[in-house]
Amino acid sequence: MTSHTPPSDWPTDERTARAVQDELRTRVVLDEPGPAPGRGHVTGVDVAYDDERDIVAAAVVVLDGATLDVVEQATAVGTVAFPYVPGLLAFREIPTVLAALSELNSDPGLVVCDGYGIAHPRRFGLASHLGVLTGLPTMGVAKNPFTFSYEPPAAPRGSASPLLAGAEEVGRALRTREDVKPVFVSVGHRVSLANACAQTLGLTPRYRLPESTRRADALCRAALRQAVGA
DNA sequence: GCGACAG
DNA sequence: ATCTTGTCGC
Repeated sequence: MTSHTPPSDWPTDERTARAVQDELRTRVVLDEPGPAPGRGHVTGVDVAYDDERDIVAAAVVVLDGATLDVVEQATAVGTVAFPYVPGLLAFREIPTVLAALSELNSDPGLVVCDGYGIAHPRRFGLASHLGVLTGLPTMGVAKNPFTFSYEPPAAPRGSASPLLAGAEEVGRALRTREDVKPVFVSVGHRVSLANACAQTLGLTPRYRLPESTRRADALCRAALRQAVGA
């Protein structure tokens, strides 16, 4: 695992963070289908916090897209760079995620984030932000509808319904397990919504959440425990 | 102005 | 996100 400190020019106030979003949001690429499901690599990303000590641990886990076996993984710990502000989550998580990604020797392939892509108040959530900064295809799979609305998808696995911001479809509520609460999929960067949903189904042969995020979640928690001592 | 709000 | 025991189910 590696340690790092946020870049000296990283935003520390909301005003600056919003200005950075406005500059980067124009670089999101939405006209590429992205990597096909079941092939290449898929990389899960997640972070865990210790608010007491202001510590954040990030984990990236590269999976074989066909077998879902772990190909490589890395972690990084650092100091929290930004407070939690809905709409500005990326500023809190990305520095440590980038540090972990830089430790990888493998091609990350498609990056799957725990949160949103363009389904965001300003259409520039965590996944899109990470995609623009790295150039990698990214998507988001969130556990909650955030500020958006949706009609419950039909009961069978694979059923979906639009995730709406007014009349605009910003993502999709996708049922990954029969009769279980759907996950909320959105495009991050260089991936289509249809492909993002197909990828999500390929990553959920057994549980509601993608294997990539389950793996990353377990790893960042372990890294945090080790960093703090427990 | 007030409340809601990914992780 | 995080604080947390037992418990129902595959």
